[in-house]
Amino acid sequence: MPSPPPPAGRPTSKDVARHAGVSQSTVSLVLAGKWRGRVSPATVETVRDAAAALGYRPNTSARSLRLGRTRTVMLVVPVLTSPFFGAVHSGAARVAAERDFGVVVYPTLDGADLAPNAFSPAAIDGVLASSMAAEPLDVLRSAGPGTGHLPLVMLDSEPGHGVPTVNHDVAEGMRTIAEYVVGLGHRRVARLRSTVRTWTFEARDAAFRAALGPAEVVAEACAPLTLDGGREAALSLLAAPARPTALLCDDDLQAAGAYKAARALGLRVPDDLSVTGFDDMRYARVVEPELTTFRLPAVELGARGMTALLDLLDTGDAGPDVVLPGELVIRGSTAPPTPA
Amino acid sequence: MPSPPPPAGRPTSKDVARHAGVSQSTVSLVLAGKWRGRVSPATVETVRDAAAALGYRPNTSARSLRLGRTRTVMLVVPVLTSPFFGAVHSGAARVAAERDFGVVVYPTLDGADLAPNAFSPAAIDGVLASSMAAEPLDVLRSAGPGTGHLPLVMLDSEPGHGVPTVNHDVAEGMRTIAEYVVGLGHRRVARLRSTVRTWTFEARDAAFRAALGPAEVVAEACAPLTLDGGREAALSLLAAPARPTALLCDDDLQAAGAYKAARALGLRVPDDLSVTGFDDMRYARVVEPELTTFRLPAVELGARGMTALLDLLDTGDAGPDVVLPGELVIRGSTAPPTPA
DNA sequence: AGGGGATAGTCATACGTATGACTTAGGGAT
DNA sequence: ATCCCTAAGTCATACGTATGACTATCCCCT
Repeated sequence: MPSPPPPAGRPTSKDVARHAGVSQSTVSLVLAGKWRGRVSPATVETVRDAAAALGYRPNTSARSLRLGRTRTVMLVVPVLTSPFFGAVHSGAARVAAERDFGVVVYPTLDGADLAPNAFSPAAIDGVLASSMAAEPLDVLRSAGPGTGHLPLVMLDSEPGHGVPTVNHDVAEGMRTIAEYVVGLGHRRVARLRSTVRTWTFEARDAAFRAALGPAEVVAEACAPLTLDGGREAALSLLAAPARPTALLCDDDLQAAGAYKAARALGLRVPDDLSVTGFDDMRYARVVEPELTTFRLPAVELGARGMTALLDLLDTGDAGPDVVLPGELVIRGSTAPPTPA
Repeated sequence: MPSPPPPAGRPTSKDVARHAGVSQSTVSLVLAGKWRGRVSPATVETVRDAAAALGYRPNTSARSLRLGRTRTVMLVVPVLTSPFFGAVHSGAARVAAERDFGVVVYPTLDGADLAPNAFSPAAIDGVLASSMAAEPLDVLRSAGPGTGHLPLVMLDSEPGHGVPTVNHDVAEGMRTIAEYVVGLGHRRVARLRSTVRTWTFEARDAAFRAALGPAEVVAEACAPLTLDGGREAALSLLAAPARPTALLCDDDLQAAGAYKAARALGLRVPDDLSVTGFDDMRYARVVEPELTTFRLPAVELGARGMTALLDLLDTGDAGPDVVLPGELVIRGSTAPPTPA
C-alpha cells in the first residue's frame, strides 16, 4: 500500500454508507438530491440520518476533482486596507456566501504586478477583478484552463474589451458635483486629481469640463489619494495667483488633506474655500465641516459584480454591463463664494 | 465510460509525461523537487521544459485530495470594511502568499453568529480568527476533521484556552496613554469605552485605574465604535457637573465623534479638552487637531498570527503566545489643562 | 565471471466523490 | 405461464496527483 496520509478520521461517504447499510453511490445520490426515481423515501431518510449522526461533510477536494469546478472565486483588489475595497469585498462576499461559493482575495499590493502564478494555491472557477489596467487583464484572461479563458468580470474598468463589467457612474458623479459647485456661484475652481490614471481619467475630465459653464479652471494638479498627498498638492493649488474659491477632489481622503492645506494658509472652509470629495467614505463625516461629496455604492458594486460572475459561471451569461448610479451628498464643506 | 466532464483541455501531468517521453510518476517527482537519486539531471531538464512548454500547472483539487491538505486557511474577522481588520488581513495575506497558502475570508457580518456550515465551500487546513467570544470559538474547534480539532490561532483573544494567541498589548496601551494624560496635569478625566465587551474589557480598565494616580474619573460611558456613537456619548459625558479636562476613548473613530461633541458645546481641543484615541487608524490624522493615540500594529498582528498558524500546520507547534507592543503617538489633541 | 550496489526509472494504487451502465425484484398485463 | 416495465439499488470507473515498491541497467570490484 502506498502510504495512506494520516488515518484521517473524518467520515467519508463510504462511512455513511456502511452506517446506513447502503452503497456509497446511494449516499452520494441522496446527498446530492438526485435520488428521485432511484432511491426510496425510506432509504433517503436512513441515509440522511446516518450522515447527520456521523457529522459527515463531503470532501471539497474530491468533489472539485470529480466535477472539475471548485465553487471558489478570486477577488482581485489593489489593497484591502482601503475602506473602499473593503466595502467592495463585503458586498461580494455576501453574495458569494449566499450562493455557496468561497472567495479568496488576491491583493495586488500597492500596484505590484499580478504574478502569473498568482493562482497556484487556490483552485479558482473565476475572477472578479477591480480597477485594472490592460496588461494584468491579459494575465488573467490567459490564466484559464488550456488555451481558453478564465471566466472574468471586471469592476470599475473600461467596458468593451469582451469582458463583462460593473461600473460606478464616475463621470455622472463628476458632472453632478461640478454643476452643483458652479451653481453655488463659484467661478474660479481648482481641481485635484488622482495620480493613478484609470480608464475614467479622460471621461471624468470631460464630464467636469462640460459642467463648468461660466466657471473657469484656475489650477489643476495630480496627487496620490492620501492625506499628505492631498495636503501638499492643495498647498500649491491655493497659492495660484487667481486664488480658487472652490476645490474639487477625486477622493475624500485627498479632500481631507486639502482641509489641512487651507488651514495652514488661514483659509476657512467653506467661507473662504469650498471643498468637495468623492466616494463618501467614512472620512467624509469625520472632518469638520463634514464633506460634500458624491457617494459611490461600493458594497453594491461588489455585490453586483459577484452576481454577474456567478451567473456567468452558472449560465454562461453574465448579463448586460451594469452602471451603478451614485448620489450627491451635500454637507457643510460647500457654500456660495464670499463676494470679494 | 462514466462521462468525463467537459473535455477539460487543461494539460495534466500525464500530458507533460507524454510530451517529455517519460512516465507520469517521473513528472510528479521532478516537479515536486524530490528527484534526487531517482531522476537524472538531463531528464529533469526535459521534464521541466515540457511542463513549461505546455504551461502545466498542477490541479489543486487532485493534489489536495491526495495529500489531505489544501494549503488554504480561513481568516475570520468581524467585518472587512473596518480599516483595522483590513490591515489585519493585509498582513495575514502577505505571509500566506509568501508561504504559498491561499486565504479565504469569512466575515461574521456585524456580529452575526458563525454558521456551523461556514466551511462548506472551501476546504480549509486551519483558521485564523479574530476577536471572538467563547461560543464561536467552540464552533471553530469542533469543526475539525472527525472528532479532532481544526488547527486554530486566535487574534486579540484571551490566552489560556488551549489555543495559541497573538495579541496587541492593549492594557499596556491604556496604561501608557493614561499616564501621559495624567502627567500633563489633568485631574478630572472622563472615559469613553466600547460597548463590545471583549476579553480585555477588565484588563483595560484595571490598567487605566492603576495609571490614574492623583487623578479621578469624573464620568464614564460606553458607546459603539462609530462616529455618531462617540459624539452622543461624549455629549453626555461633557455635561457632567465637574466637567472633565480630558477624555480618553477606546477608538479613534469614537474620538472623532468626541470632537464633534466638543465643538457642539463650544469647547476647543486641546485648550478646553484633551482627547485621546486608540489604534492609530487613518482617522487619527484626518481630524483637526490630529489625534494623540496609541498605535496598534494591526498589519503585524495579522502577519504574526498567520505565521503562527502556518507554523502550527507545518510543525505542529505554533510557538509561544505573542503580545505585540504598541506605541504612544503624541499629536495635537492633548495639552496641559488650562488653569481654571 | 559473478555479485553487489548505485542509478534511473516505471508500476500500481489510493485519496473521496459523482454518475452512466448494469442488476435484481416485484407486479401487472396478456 | 410469459413478458415487459418500473422501482430501487449496486457496480465500476474516472477525475489528477503523489509515492512506496518494484525493475532494469550499467559499472566496478574481487
